[in-house]
Amino acid sequence: MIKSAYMKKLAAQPLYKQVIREVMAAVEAGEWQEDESLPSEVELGQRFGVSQGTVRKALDVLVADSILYRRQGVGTFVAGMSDFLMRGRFALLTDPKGETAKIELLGCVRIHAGEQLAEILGLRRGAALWQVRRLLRVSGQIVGLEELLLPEANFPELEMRRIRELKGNLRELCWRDFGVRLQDGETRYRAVSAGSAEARLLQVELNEPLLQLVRLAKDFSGKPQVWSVAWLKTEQLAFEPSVTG
Amino acid sequence: MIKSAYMKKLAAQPLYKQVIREVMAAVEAGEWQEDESLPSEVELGQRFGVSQGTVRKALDVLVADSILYRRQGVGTFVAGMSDFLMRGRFALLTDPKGETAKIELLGCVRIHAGEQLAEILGLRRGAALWQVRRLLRVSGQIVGLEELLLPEANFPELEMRRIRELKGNLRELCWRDFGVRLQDGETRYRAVSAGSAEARLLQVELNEPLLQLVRLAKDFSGKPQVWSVAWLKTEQLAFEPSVTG
DNA sequence: TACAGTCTTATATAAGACAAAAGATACAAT
DNA sequence: ATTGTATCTTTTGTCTTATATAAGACTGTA
Repeated sequence: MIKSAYMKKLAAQPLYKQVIREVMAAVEAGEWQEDESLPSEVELGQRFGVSQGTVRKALDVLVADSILYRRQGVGTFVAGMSDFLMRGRFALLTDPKGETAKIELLGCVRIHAGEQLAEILGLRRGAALWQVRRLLRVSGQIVGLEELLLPEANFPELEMRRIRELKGNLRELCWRDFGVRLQDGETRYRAVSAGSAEARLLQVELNEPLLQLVRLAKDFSGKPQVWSVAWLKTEQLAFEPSVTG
Repeated sequence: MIKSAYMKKLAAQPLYKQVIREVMAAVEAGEWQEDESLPSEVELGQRFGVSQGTVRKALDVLVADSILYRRQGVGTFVAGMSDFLMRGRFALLTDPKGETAKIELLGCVRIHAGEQLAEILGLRRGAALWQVRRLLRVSGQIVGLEELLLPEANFPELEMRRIRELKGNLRELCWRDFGVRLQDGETRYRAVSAGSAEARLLQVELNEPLLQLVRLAKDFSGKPQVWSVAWLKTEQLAFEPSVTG
């Protein structure tokens, strides 16, 4: 990290942003496990050559992104469950006891991009893509279905084996194995009817309404890298709202 | 220094949280108009008797809530359009040209809380509620339907007239006319089938999938104040994702 | 054992010094 | 008159230091 005024000038980025990147890289490299505490803010400050307050400002961002969480007087911890779908303000995929979703691989095949998909991912028509399909379970119950599309050019050695080893954190895999560091994109929420394939895989009735999440994840240069779509069973509420009259 | 539970109880909130409340109150009181700049952080610091950094920390929160926005070297401004549905990360209700939704009042009637609704709002069973129903339009097209439920006890003079005058900012009305200052609650996203009432009002087919947003807004003491449910037509995407095979 | 103090270590808050960005102003060159 | 440029002022942005608060571990005592 930055140790001198000269280096600082070269860096051309605020210190706390550099700290964000360093900490993020360390998290993605698995330096600390889920729910394991990071070094204290003071220690991290020493490590990066900045003050506690600067480390704190960096961690603020990662906490807001729910990549980390904090407990006053105790420490700062790596938040569990940081896959695409789970990340962020999304509370649907945890059951009442707070259990996190388990991911089950359904398949990984090589396909060719149609016109629209090619445009979305910034590729030429017919470019090779990996299509990964996974099932999400909470407490054993199927809650959702996820489909990922990744350009083969950027993920050359993607194989079932690597995906199978993946515990759920696609970001980490992308970074460690392919050198692709992903940002989150905006997620669009939609309501759709279950088609025959969705109904079969999710074990619901045909045309049952499903919550659909559509997301395009880009790398830090802004280039699209992963197109992901998820279908989620609608959660039950204690009180089912409806319009009367 | 004597430390006792009594002293602790007396101990004030952190300064920056007090500043948040002061600034929020001023915004809601209309001290500055939309897109009008607030006094500088230094001036606000003098006004509240705190440092610029403390004011800044307070404004950080309001900026994160998109109640304010900032431009370096220029100033801090009041953000427009802060109704429940529009607030936050929710991009569904703006059309491609960025037009904001218009709200059309459908009705406002007095009902009695059922058991579950009473529990949600922290009231006794049968307590009087105002039920407000509104239609959301973008570029004239119907895009959604919203139902609000407010305890009559907290909104004693609620009338059609006042609601009709409302341009869309329920928070401001609650504060100005009823002295109720609202926080946003968590929004739950669900997919539901259109019932007969929803289908008629939204002019869609029966059982068409709709995106449902369910939210409980509380005041700053944590007491539930507004239960809101919205049904939104699903937006069309250029590329309609589906699972094949 | 139960309980109350105290120590240690962590995050949380606050203030102040300084940097960077964006306009505004002044003024010279054309 | 207009254009360009340097500089001044105001505003937000960054960073450090000092101190407060919270949580758990430890310790002595009834």
